Amino acid sequence: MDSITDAAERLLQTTGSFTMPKLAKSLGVTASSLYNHISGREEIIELMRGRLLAQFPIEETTPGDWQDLVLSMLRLMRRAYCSVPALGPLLFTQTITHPAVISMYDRMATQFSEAGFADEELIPLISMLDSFAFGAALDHDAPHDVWEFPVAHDAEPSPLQRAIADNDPATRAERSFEYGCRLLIDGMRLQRER
Amino acid sequence: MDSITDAAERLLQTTGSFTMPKLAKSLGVTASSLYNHISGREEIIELMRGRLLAQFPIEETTPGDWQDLVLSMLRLMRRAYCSVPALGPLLFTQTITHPAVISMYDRMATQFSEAGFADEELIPLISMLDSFAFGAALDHDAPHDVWEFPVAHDAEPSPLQRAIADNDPATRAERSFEYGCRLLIDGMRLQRER
DNA sequence: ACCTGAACACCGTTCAAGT
DNA sequence: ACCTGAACACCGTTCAAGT
Repeated sequence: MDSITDAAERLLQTTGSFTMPKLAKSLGVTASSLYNHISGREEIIELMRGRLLAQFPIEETTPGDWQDLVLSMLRLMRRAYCSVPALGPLLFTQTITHPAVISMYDRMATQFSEAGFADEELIPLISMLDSFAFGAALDHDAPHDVWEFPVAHDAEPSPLQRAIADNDPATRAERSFEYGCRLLIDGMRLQRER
Repeated sequence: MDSITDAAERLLQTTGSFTMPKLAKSLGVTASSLYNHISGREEIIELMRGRLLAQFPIEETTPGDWQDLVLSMLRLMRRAYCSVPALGPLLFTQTITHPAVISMYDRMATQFSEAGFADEELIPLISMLDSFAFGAALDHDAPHDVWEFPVAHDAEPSPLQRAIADNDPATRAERSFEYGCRLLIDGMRLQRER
């Protein structure tokens, strides 16, 4: 059913997780009745992923602008990895055979090559971008408080403690990811100019 | 207790997961009896984290050289995450409370701050480095053939296909990681100069 | 066709009771 | 001091029974 996927997405967005009983309750129904419409929890996750990827087609980049391509690819990959947290590690440690995904990587490589990156850089470059997108995806599921300092009310706060105090936990992962994207693209630009 | 951490690590290495009942059973004891020695599941994970990082002492870095610190930190974090593959996702999704680990992050923040990075950049910066190190660690366990092209012997090979043909699978992850480190540090240098 | 309620096999954790 | 066994509040999933 489509409304189940809706409810699951809503639940994930509000509470950060979803369980079958809670999902059923939000639909005014019993957990067991969900199984009349879907095969199980995993199918719901798959449905959400499908919806997510359909939402973000990869065609939206400026032709010839490799920096634009990197940014949208990183965002796309992160979203994909985010959508199925438990499946992420599996995707990441399995040979990619899906033609559409292959052609996505191929397109990146081609554009990098045309932009002037050396052939022997292509694989390190793409692997590296992939690693970052994947790490950032898991970072998205990190707890709000990444660091918890031992209580010590005598000493003055360290730079990290001050930064934590000023930090908005709700947007930390997102900002860190975007910051990282910019840094990587800057680094790539520098590298391209030898 | 120390033997609990041992058993948990052993369980993770063999089965890829650990639960309190199974952990207890592997020690010939009941799940509830574990709570005489540790406060709960999270503490066991924290103990494993501490042990993991103690195993990989921080390299001697040149004092004041933030670029040197970034490089050795990235290498340290990656090796730590690599050492027990199944542990990575657990560590990454739990609040860090271990004092030694906290102080490691604190040291990075302090040095970045002294190097001239803005306070509001510290958390994105550190999160981003962490994401990359973690992603690179999981990339290390990726299959030798990351991409598998559909067979098509008529068309000429794409840049990615040529790059794959010239690629040494045994060192791909390592080279990609080092390449990424350089790119990130370059990006950081550019960012520091506004 | 769709829902319910009970049941099953799991979790992590608590606590009174034993030794 | 340490362990046990029962209990609690959760999971995801199955299935006979109802409408």
